[in-house]
Amino acid sequence: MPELPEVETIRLGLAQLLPGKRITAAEASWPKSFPNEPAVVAVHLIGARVTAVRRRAKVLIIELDTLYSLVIHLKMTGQLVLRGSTVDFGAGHPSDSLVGELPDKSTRVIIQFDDGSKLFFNDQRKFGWMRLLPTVDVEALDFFKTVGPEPLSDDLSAQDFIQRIRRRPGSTIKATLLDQTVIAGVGNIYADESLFGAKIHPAKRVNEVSDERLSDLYRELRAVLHLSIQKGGSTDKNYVDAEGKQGSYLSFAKAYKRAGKPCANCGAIIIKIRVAGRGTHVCPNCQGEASTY
DNA sequence: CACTTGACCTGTCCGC
DNA sequence: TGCGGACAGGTCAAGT
Repeated sequence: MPELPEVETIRLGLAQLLPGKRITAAEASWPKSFPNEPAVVAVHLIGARVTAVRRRAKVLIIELDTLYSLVIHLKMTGQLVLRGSTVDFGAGHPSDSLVGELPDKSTRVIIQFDDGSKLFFNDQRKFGWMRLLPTVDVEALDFFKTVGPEPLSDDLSAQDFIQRIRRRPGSTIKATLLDQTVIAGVGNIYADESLFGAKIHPAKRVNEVSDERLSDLYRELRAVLHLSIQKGGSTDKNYVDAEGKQGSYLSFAKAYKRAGKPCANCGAIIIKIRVAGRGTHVCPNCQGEASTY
Protein backbone atom coordinates (compact mmCIF):
# COMPACT_ATOMS: atom_id res chain seq x y z
CA MET A 1 0.00 0.00 0.00
CA PRO A 2 2.78 2.44 0.56
CA GLU A 3 3.37 3.68 -2.99
CA LEU A 4 5.57 6.52 -4.17
CA PRO A 5 3.71 9.35 -2.35
CA GLU A 6 3.52 7.44 0.95
CA VAL A 7 7.19 6.42 0.88
CA GLU A 8 8.15 9.97 -0.09
CA THR A 9 6.09 11.35 2.82
CA ILE A 10 7.90 9.03 5.21
CA ARG A 11 11.22 10.04 3.67
CA LEU A 12 10.47 13.73 4.15
CA GLY A 13 9.71 13.08 7.82
CA LEU A 14 12.73 10.89 8.48
CA ALA A 15 15.01 13.33 6.64
CA GLN A 16 13.94 15.95 9.19
CA LEU A 17 14.33 13.64 12.16
CA LEU A 18 17.17 11.16 11.67
CA PRO A 19 20.34 12.79 10.29
CA GLY A 20 22.92 13.26 13.03
CA LYS A 21 21.51 10.58 15.30
CA ARG A 22 23.79 7.70 16.24
CA ILE A 23 22.43 4.15 16.39
CA THR A 24 23.04 2.43 19.73
CA ALA A 25 21.04 -0.79 19.35
CA ALA A 26 18.91 -2.79 16.92
CA GLU A 27 16.69 -5.77 17.57
CA ALA A 28 14.39 -7.79 15.33
CA SER A 29 11.58 -9.78 16.92
CA TRP A 30 10.80 -11.26 13.47
CA PRO A 31 14.18 -12.13 11.91
CA LYS A 32 12.85 -12.30 8.34
CA SER A 33 12.07 -8.60 8.58
CA PHE A 34 15.79 -7.87 9.10
CA PRO A 35 17.79 -10.93 7.97
CA ASN A 36 21.33 -9.52 8.32
CA GLU A 37 24.03 -11.44 10.20
CA PRO A 38 24.33 -10.12 13.79
CA ALA A 39 28.10 -9.74 13.34
CA VAL A 40 27.65 -7.45 10.32
CA VAL A 41 25.04 -5.44 12.21
CA ALA A 42 27.35 -5.10 15.21
CA VAL A 43 30.20 -3.72 13.12
CA HIS A 44 28.46 -1.57 10.50
CA LEU A 45 25.16 -0.50 12.10
CA ILE A 46 25.75 -0.14 15.82
CA GLY A 47 27.60 3.12 16.41
CA ALA A 48 26.79 4.45 12.94
CA ARG A 49 25.48 7.97 12.45
CA VAL A 50 22.68 8.72 9.99
CA THR A 51 23.87 11.02 7.21
CA ALA A 52 20.88 11.11 4.81
CA VAL A 53 17.52 9.54 3.97
CA ARG A 54 16.82 8.87 0.29
CA ARG A 55 14.11 7.19 -1.78
CA ARG A 56 14.13 5.31 -5.07
CA ALA A 57 10.80 3.92 -6.33
CA LYS A 58 9.06 2.54 -3.20
CA VAL A 59 12.35 1.86 -1.42
CA LEU A 60 13.80 3.94 1.43
CA ILE A 61 17.55 4.21 1.93
CA ILE A 62 18.93 5.40 5.26
CA GLU A 63 22.58 6.27 4.67
CA LEU A 64 25.13 5.87 7.44
CA ASP A 65 28.60 7.27 8.05
CA THR A 66 29.99 3.71 8.08
CA LEU A 67 29.42 3.70 4.29
CA TYR A 68 26.63 1.19 4.86
CA SER A 69 22.93 1.88 4.26
CA LEU A 70 19.70 0.51 5.64
CA VAL A 71 17.54 -0.37 2.64
CA ILE A 72 13.84 -0.69 3.50
CA HIS A 73 10.81 -1.89 1.57
CA LEU A 74 7.47 -1.50 3.37
CA LYS A 75 5.51 -3.64 0.88
CA MET A 76 1.81 -3.51 1.89
CA THR A 77 1.53 -2.90 5.62
CA GLY A 78 4.94 -1.60 6.68
CA GLN A 79 5.27 1.44 8.92
CA LEU A 80 8.34 3.40 10.06
CA VAL A 81 7.52 5.52 13.09
CA LEU A 82 9.96 7.47 15.24
CA ARG A 83 9.10 7.94 18.91
CA GLY A 84 10.77 9.71 21.80
CA SER A 85 12.83 12.11 19.76
CA THR A 86 14.14 15.30 21.33
CA VAL A 87 13.12 16.94 18.06
CA ASP A 88 9.62 18.35 18.41
CA PHE A 89 7.12 16.91 15.95
CA GLY A 90 5.33 20.24 15.71
CA ALA A 91 1.70 21.15 16.09
CA GLY A 92 0.20 17.66 15.85
CA HIS A 93 -1.62 16.15 18.80
CA PRO A 94 -1.10 12.53 19.82
CA SER A 95 -4.71 11.92 18.76
CA ASP A 96 -3.64 12.50 15.14
CA SER A 97 -1.67 9.31 15.35
CA LEU A 98 -3.14 6.10 14.01
CA VAL A 99 -0.68 4.03 16.03
CA GLY A 100 -0.75 3.86 19.81
CA GLU A 101 1.89 2.80 22.28
CA LEU A 102 4.94 1.29 20.62
CA PRO A 103 6.09 -1.39 20.31
CA ASP A 104 2.80 -3.08 19.47
CA LYS A 105 2.05 -6.58 18.19
CA SER A 106 3.04 -5.67 14.62
CA THR A 107 6.48 -4.31 15.60
CA ARG A 108 9.18 -6.35 13.84
CA VAL A 109 12.34 -4.26 14.32
CA ILE A 110 13.37 -1.52 16.75
CA ILE A 111 16.33 0.78 16.05
CA GLN A 112 17.50 2.76 19.06
CA PHE A 113 19.36 6.10 18.90
CA ASP A 114 21.78 7.90 21.18
CA ASP A 115 19.23 10.56 22.16
CA GLY A 116 16.84 7.90 23.48
CA SER A 117 14.53 7.95 20.48
CA LYS A 118 13.50 4.72 18.74
CA LEU A 119 12.52 3.92 15.17
CA PHE A 120 9.80 1.25 15.02
CA PHE A 121 9.44 -0.91 11.92
CA ASN A 122 5.91 -2.28 12.15
CA ASP A 123 4.56 -4.68 9.56
CA GLN A 124 1.33 -6.55 10.13
CA ARG A 125 1.68 -8.91 7.19
CA LYS A 126 5.45 -9.42 7.39
CA PHE A 127 6.02 -8.86 3.65
CA GLY A 128 8.28 -5.87 4.19
CA TRP A 129 11.99 -6.02 4.93
CA MET A 130 15.03 -3.98 5.80
CA ARG A 131 18.62 -4.95 5.12
CA LEU A 132 22.02 -3.51 5.79
CA LEU A 133 24.24 -3.16 2.73
CA PRO A 134 27.41 -1.34 1.76
CA THR A 135 26.14 1.92 0.26
CA VAL A 136 28.05 1.29 -2.99
CA ASP A 137 26.22 -2.04 -3.39
CA VAL A 138 22.71 -0.58 -3.10
CA GLU A 139 22.40 0.40 -6.72
CA ALA A 140 23.71 -3.02 -7.71
CA LEU A 141 20.62 -4.73 -6.26
CA ASP A 142 18.62 -6.48 -8.97
CA PHE A 143 15.65 -4.27 -8.19
CA PHE A 144 17.60 -1.05 -8.70
CA LYS A 145 19.22 -2.33 -11.88
CA THR A 146 15.85 -3.03 -13.49
CA VAL A 147 13.54 -0.41 -11.99
CA GLY A 148 12.19 2.26 -14.33
CA PRO A 149 12.56 6.04 -14.06
CA GLU A 150 10.99 8.19 -11.37
CA PRO A 151 7.67 9.50 -12.73
CA LEU A 152 8.17 12.92 -11.10
CA SER A 153 11.68 13.41 -12.45
CA ASP A 154 12.24 16.49 -14.60
CA ASP A 155 14.22 14.19 -16.87
CA LEU A 156 11.17 12.10 -17.77
CA SER A 157 9.36 13.73 -20.69
CA ALA A 158 5.93 12.71 -21.99
CA GLN A 159 7.69 11.17 -24.99
CA ASP A 160 9.95 9.11 -22.72
CA PHE A 161 6.91 7.97 -20.73
CA ILE A 162 4.96 6.94 -23.84
CA GLN A 163 7.96 5.10 -25.25
CA ARG A 164 8.37 3.07 -22.06
CA ILE A 165 4.65 2.25 -21.80
CA ARG A 166 4.74 0.97 -25.37
CA ARG A 167 7.35 -1.63 -24.42
CA ARG A 168 4.40 -3.81 -23.32
CA PRO A 169 2.00 -3.47 -26.26
CA GLY A 170 0.00 -6.61 -25.52
CA SER A 171 -0.52 -5.97 -21.81
CA THR A 172 -3.35 -4.07 -20.25
CA ILE A 173 -2.50 -0.46 -19.54
CA LYS A 174 -3.00 -1.01 -15.82
CA ALA A 175 -0.61 -3.98 -15.64
CA THR A 176 1.92 -1.86 -17.53
CA LEU A 177 1.60 1.06 -15.09
CA LEU A 178 2.08 -1.34 -12.18
CA ASP A 179 5.23 -2.83 -13.78
CA GLN A 180 8.10 -1.30 -11.80
CA THR A 181 10.53 -1.84 -14.67
CA VAL A 182 8.43 0.45 -16.87
CA ILE A 183 7.83 3.32 -14.42
CA ALA A 184 8.87 3.36 -10.75
CA GLY A 185 6.62 3.80 -7.75
CA VAL A 186 3.09 3.33 -9.12
CA GLY A 187 0.80 0.96 -7.19
CA ASN A 188 -2.88 0.14 -7.21
CA ILE A 189 -4.18 3.47 -5.89
CA TYR A 190 -2.38 5.80 -8.28
CA ALA A 191 -2.81 3.48 -11.24
CA ASP A 192 -6.59 3.71 -10.81
CA GLU A 193 -6.53 7.44 -10.09
CA SER A 194 -4.36 8.38 -13.05
CA LEU A 195 -6.28 6.15 -15.49
CA PHE A 196 -9.52 7.74 -14.31
CA GLY A 197 -8.05 11.21 -14.86
CA ALA A 198 -6.87 10.28 -18.35
CA LYS A 199 -10.23 8.61 -19.17
CA ILE A 200 -8.58 5.30 -20.10
CA HIS A 201 -10.17 1.97 -19.24
CA PRO A 202 -7.67 -0.02 -17.11
CA ALA A 203 -8.27 -3.24 -19.10
CA LYS A 204 -7.47 -1.61 -22.44
CA ARG A 205 -4.40 -3.02 -24.20
CA VAL A 206 -1.49 -0.63 -24.59
CA ASN A 207 -1.49 -0.98 -28.38
CA GLU A 208 -5.12 0.17 -28.38
CA VAL A 209 -4.36 3.42 -26.55
CA SER A 210 -3.45 6.51 -28.57
CA ASP A 211 -0.37 8.66 -27.99
CA GLU A 212 -2.72 11.49 -27.06
CA ARG A 213 -4.32 9.42 -24.29
CA LEU A 214 -0.92 8.27 -23.03
CA SER A 215 0.17 11.89 -22.95
CA ASP A 216 -2.89 12.61 -20.79
CA LEU A 217 -1.91 9.69 -18.58
CA TYR A 218 1.61 11.09 -18.14
CA ARG A 219 0.17 14.41 -17.00
CA GLU A 220 -2.52 12.85 -14.76
CA LEU A 221 -0.09 10.45 -13.12
CA ARG A 222 2.27 13.27 -12.19
CA ALA A 223 -0.64 15.39 -10.97
CA VAL A 224 -2.09 12.73 -8.64
CA LEU A 225 1.36 11.84 -7.27
CA HIS A 226 2.09 15.51 -6.56
CA LEU A 227 -1.31 16.04 -4.93
CA SER A 228 -0.93 12.95 -2.77
CA ILE A 229 2.51 13.99 -1.51
CA GLN A 230 0.97 17.35 -0.67
CA LYS A 231 -1.79 15.56 1.31
CA GLY A 232 0.65 13.29 3.13
CA GLY A 233 -0.26 10.17 1.12
CA SER A 234 -3.23 7.79 1.27
CA THR A 235 -4.27 6.05 4.46
CA ASP A 236 -6.54 3.14 3.69
CA LYS A 237 -5.81 0.87 6.64
CA ASN A 238 -2.23 0.80 7.78
CA TYR A 239 -0.30 3.65 6.26
CA VAL A 240 1.12 6.33 8.57
CA ASP A 241 4.00 8.77 8.20
CA ALA A 242 7.19 8.95 10.28
CA GLU A 243 5.23 10.57 13.13
CA GLY A 244 2.44 8.00 13.04
CA LYS A 245 -0.03 10.31 11.32
CA GLN A 246 -2.48 9.39 8.57
CA GLY A 247 -2.47 10.83 5.05
CA SER A 248 -5.57 12.46 3.58
CA TYR A 249 -5.30 11.86 -0.17
CA LEU A 250 -8.19 9.36 -0.24
CA SER A 251 -10.70 12.10 0.58
CA PHE A 252 -9.64 13.65 -2.75
CA ALA A 253 -9.63 10.38 -4.70
CA LYS A 254 -12.02 10.19 -7.64
CA ALA A 255 -11.99 6.44 -8.33
CA TYR A 256 -10.05 4.40 -5.77
CA LYS A 257 -12.31 2.92 -3.06
CA ARG A 258 -15.30 4.81 -4.52
CA ALA A 259 -17.28 1.86 -5.91
CA GLY A 260 -21.02 2.55 -5.66
CA LYS A 261 -20.49 6.30 -5.47
CA PRO A 262 -21.17 8.78 -8.27
CA CYS A 263 -18.39 9.81 -10.65
CA ALA A 264 -17.25 13.38 -10.00
CA ASN A 265 -17.31 14.12 -13.73
CA CYS A 266 -20.52 12.54 -15.02
CA GLY A 267 -22.51 11.17 -12.08
CA ALA A 268 -22.38 7.56 -13.28
CA ILE A 269 -21.78 4.99 -10.55
CA ILE A 270 -18.15 3.96 -10.10
CA ILE A 271 -17.75 0.18 -10.33
CA LYS A 272 -15.14 -2.22 -9.03
CA ILE A 273 -13.76 -4.85 -11.39
CA ARG A 274 -10.67 -7.06 -11.55
CA VAL A 275 -7.75 -6.12 -13.80
CA ALA A 276 -4.17 -7.44 -13.64
CA GLY A 277 -5.27 -9.48 -10.63
CA ARG A 278 -6.13 -6.35 -8.64
CA GLY A 279 -9.26 -4.67 -7.43
CA THR A 280 -9.80 -1.91 -9.97
CA HIS A 281 -12.07 1.14 -9.76
CA VAL A 282 -13.48 2.61 -12.93
CA CYS A 283 -16.18 4.96 -14.21
CA PRO A 284 -18.02 2.88 -16.82
CA ASN A 285 -19.09 6.06 -18.60
CA CYS A 286 -15.96 8.27 -18.61
CA GLN A 287 -13.54 5.39 -19.09
CA GLY A 288 -15.78 3.27 -21.33
CA GLU A 289 -16.08 -0.50 -21.44
CA ALA A 290 -12.95 -2.44 -22.32
CA SER A 291 -14.87 -4.49 -24.86
CA THR A 292 -15.78 -1.42 -26.91
CA TYR A 293 -12.15 -0.69 -27.77
C1' DC B 1 9.70 -14.35 -24.84
C1' DA B 2 5.63 -12.14 -23.02
C1' DC B 3 2.49 -12.35 -19.84
C1' DT B 4 -0.22 -14.35 -15.78
C1' DT B 5 -0.64 -16.66 -11.50
C1' DG B 6 0.88 -18.20 -6.87
C1' DA B 7 3.51 -17.50 -2.60
C1' DC B 8 4.71 -14.76 1.10
C1' DC B 9 1.54 -13.24 5.67
C1' DT B 10 -2.20 -11.35 8.94
C1' DG B 11 -6.50 -9.15 9.90
C1' DT B 12 -11.12 -8.10 8.55
C1' DC B 13 -15.43 -8.94 6.68
C1' DC B 14 -19.14 -11.83 4.83
C1' DG B 15 -22.31 -15.71 4.64
C1' DC B 16 -23.94 -19.80 6.89
C1' DT C 1 -21.27 -17.07 18.27
C1' DG C 2 -17.98 -19.52 15.58
C1' DC C 3 -15.96 -20.95 11.28
C1' DG C 4 -14.44 -21.13 6.53
C1' DG C 5 -13.30 -18.58 2.79
C1' DA C 6 -12.57 -14.38 0.05
C1' DC C 7 -10.09 -10.34 -0.02
C1' DA C 8 -6.62 -6.61 0.70
C1' DG C 9 -1.93 -5.74 -2.86
C1' DG C 10 4.15 -5.20 -3.69
C1' DT C 11 7.35 -8.08 -5.54
C1' DC C 12 9.62 -12.26 -6.94
C1' DA C 13 9.48 -17.02 -8.53
C1' DA C 14 7.19 -20.24 -11.08
C1' DG C 15 3.91 -21.50 -14.56
C1' DT C 16 1.37 -21.05 -19.19
